[in-house]
Amino acid sequence: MSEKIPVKEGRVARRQRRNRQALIQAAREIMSGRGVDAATMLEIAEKADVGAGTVYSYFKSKDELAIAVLENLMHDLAVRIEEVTDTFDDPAQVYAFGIRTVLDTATGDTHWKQLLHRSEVISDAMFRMMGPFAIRDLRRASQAGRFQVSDAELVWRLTTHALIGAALAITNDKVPPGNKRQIITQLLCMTGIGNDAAVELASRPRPKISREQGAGAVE
Amino acid sequence: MSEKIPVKEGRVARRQRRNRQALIQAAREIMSGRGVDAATMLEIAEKADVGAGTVYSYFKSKDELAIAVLENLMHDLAVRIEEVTDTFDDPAQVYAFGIRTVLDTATGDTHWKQLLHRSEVISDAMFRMMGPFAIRDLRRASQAGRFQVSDAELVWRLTTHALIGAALAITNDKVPPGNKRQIITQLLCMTGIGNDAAVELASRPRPKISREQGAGAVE
DNA sequence: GTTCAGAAATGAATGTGATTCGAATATCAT
DNA sequence: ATGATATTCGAATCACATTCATTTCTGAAC
Repeated sequence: MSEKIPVKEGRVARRQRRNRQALIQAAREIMSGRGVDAATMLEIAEKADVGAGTVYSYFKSKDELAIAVLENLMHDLAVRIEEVTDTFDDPAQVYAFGIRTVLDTATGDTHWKQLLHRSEVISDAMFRMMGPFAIRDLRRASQAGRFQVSDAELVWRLTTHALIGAALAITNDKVPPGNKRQIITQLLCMTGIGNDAAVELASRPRPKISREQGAGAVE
Repeated sequence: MSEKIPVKEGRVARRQRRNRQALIQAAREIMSGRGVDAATMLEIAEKADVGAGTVYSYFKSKDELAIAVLENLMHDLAVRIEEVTDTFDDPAQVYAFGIRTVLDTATGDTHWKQLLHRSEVISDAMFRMMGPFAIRDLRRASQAGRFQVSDAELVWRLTTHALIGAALAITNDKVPPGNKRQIITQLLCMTGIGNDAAVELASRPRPKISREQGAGAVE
């Protein structure tokens, strides 16, 4: 009948929270610095100041740890975008700004470049962590009559993959960075806004977002 | 001054051709059966009937071998699509049929499912091996006034990533297979054809392509 | 047909690093 | 303070990808 409900957070819970954060932080630094493959679990454990085996009581595998790192990164970016866009009037512009900022960040930030090689994983993390914002924006813009999106989830899904693919192509010099505006225009076309409006939307001036802070908390 | 120009293909050249093909074939079967990671180089070497070290005189690494397998797969599919589409009248339909067939194949064929996890690699292989066809189709349809594509390469690049991402999502039950038509419609929107025309194009009946033959030659 | 230099193939040995697991330690209710 | 339980530790394991010293094959020259 009576469940144990800890009245207060004990040392164990506190240490576990600290360890999990420290591991994500350490992994984020090492993985984004030298790439996921080149980061060894031992190195990460040492940097987080835990034993090598302990990592595995927090994350089932290296892959799972990498996913946690990506989620962390995506969450940060979504929040930083959100800080800026809630002043925009045009809901279509909110979405357009979001995807353009992701593209700029992914191609401009050294930390991101290292991670693009796991594109299916990073796209999925983006879908999940930024989706709540992006899908909301797509719907809002549709309700305002700016977009015509019948399945916002699907459009966002396709967009994440195309976006990460484009970022990867730019990073590998397969596509010149000058094509970024064109890329955003094409992706905006998927919202049914029409080509001319997409061109206009993609060329509006953009404010800066705040600087990256390192690994923040992700609940 | 005088280069050695072998008048006739000697045993060495013949064996090398045979080994390369056998390796790709063996790798294709094992990798697409159990996934790239689960396939060991020793297993592949044995199946191809060469020594473990010999693989490395044909492919610098396991990754390079995997890429060769993907290229092989993509080339096959491109050719099989080509067989059917050269009877179509509407150039826009040729393109639409192509991307729909890729989506169906990638989600329907067990061999493909295993490979989707390397999506950045498979998208790139698709870009290179099917690009010559797809980009040509995009341009033809644009010249015929059906599409309005200013940068066919870019549209194809974005489409490959979105397509593979969508296939992966369907395979992992994140998107229901019934959404395939919607996916194709959205991707067609990137050609500037307009939403209504895209819907119509995506819903035309499609002929069957020929059956997969196993690993064919790729020059 | 024999010989020989170089090319190609071989597979046992190496090295790396993810993961496991039994021992050691810390926690906390009593 | 004590013992049952949960957590951490890190040395040992293990699975491969890759290397390289050795052997085998090839084909031109005689």
